[in-house]
Amino acid sequence: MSVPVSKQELDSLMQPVVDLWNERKTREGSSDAVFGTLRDAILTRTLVPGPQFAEEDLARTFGVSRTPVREAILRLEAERLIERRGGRRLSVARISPTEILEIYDVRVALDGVAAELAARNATPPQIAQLRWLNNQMISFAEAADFARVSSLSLEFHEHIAEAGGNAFLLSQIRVVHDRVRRFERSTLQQPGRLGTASNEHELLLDAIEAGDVARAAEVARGHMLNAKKIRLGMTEVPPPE
Amino acid sequence: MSVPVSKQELDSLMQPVVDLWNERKTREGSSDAVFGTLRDAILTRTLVPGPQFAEEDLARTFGVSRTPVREAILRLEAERLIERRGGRRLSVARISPTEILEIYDVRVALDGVAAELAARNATPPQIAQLRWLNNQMISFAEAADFARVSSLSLEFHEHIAEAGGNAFLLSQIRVVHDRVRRFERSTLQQPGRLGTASNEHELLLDAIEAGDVARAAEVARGHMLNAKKIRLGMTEVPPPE
DNA sequence: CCGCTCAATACTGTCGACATTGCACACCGT
DNA sequence: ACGGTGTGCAATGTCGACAGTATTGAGCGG
Repeated sequence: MSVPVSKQELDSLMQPVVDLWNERKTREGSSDAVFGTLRDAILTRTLVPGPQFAEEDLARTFGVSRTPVREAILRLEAERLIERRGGRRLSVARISPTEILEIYDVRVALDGVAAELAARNATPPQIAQLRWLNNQMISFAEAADFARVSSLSLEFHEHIAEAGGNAFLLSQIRVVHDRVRRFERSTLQQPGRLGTASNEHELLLDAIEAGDVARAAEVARGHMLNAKKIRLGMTEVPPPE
Repeated sequence: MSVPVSKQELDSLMQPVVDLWNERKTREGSSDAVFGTLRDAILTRTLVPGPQFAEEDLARTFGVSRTPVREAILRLEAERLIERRGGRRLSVARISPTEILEIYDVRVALDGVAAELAARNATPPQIAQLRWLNNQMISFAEAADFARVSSLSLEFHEHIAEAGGNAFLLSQIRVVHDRVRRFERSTLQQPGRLGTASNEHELLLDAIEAGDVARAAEVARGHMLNAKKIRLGMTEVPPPE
């Protein structure tokens, strides 16, 4: 499972990635296109942590030389989306169950201030858009489209940070979200969680709209702590090594 | 001031960087050595945001081909330590006064949870080490060695995160600190600030030692908010564009 | 049958070269 | 004298090649 795979196996694993690639390579330079393709593939879990590969494999897959592939990998390594095992073999970075839980604490902190700032600075149109986003989430939830629900949920929180007006905070939240994308989705599928989540979102928006800084922070933190609790109760193991 | 510089000017600007380079190039590969050298140079403000340069300039400076330089730059761009202006010219990334203030809000959040976790999980030896670090800080302060004081202060906060036991949180704090290194130092030089800061550190350690989660969080947040206030009162502008 | 050594192999890190792209400056027309 | 246009140059993005080095597997010895 965690051993190197044959060339044929690798090719079939890469097929969906090649599809993403074909849409990109026309408009972007090779290096950026490879980077973007792999990044998307990893974040959408088209590419998972199991298989190991070499630079040359990717170069052949994409039909480019090793140079742009190397550059893409370097950037992905910097984002901790790809890692080297044993110094030489490349693989999609693994996320440990421990790290998943750890991330929630960071989100508690970050979303907490984001909510505070939003309560201070959000404008009515921004709040309206946030309500709209939350409703969208509910709609997709009814359609059982959890991928989109999860994505909208992250977007919701990013918009709160944006309404707070702190660009650096927003960028940090984005970084964290890009790790979250790789495992969340399952949390929201827990029975009842989604209803609770959108209620909590409503409460948060009310607090923000009222300009109640303390309550906004409290609700935001509580919201994320609840998500963590759900996750704690789940036995699901993350994608294999 | 913000225009490209001549080759001679650039050479003299790079001289201290070359010194850093000579210590590294023996033990590391070219790419890593260039990366590390530039990174150190930027974080220690040996290299500042003003001058603009091209890949080839750096390659000539270090006596390597453009390939390792490109790779180093790519990684530095990912860390937002280097930026491209007008798409083509490279330069050390600038930090805006706005961003400096924004960063404090993120630190309030991050150090807040870090303190909470430390209050829960810190072991006596860890607390002892924290006290030692704080005393070191005071010593260097008396010697007016503000560079070291600033560095120790960051280390102090990183150790608190470490004592909290959340590795992901620690890594995020480190990322933020690597931005802070580029401007802090001046805050602690404000008259009286240092005394207050070390007192606040003591209070924080007391709360952690007592396992008082709420108070630890409160003190930590207050500590960082005070630092922000000092910064707000300062008129100093960051290094020129 | 297992472990060790050594050789063949596969992969990486670095280089110089080339095509392409964007920029600056001079030239031309008004 | 000024704006637009075109040409030349400089810098980037990409490539294939090569040398150095870890890895794998075969053959040998215990």
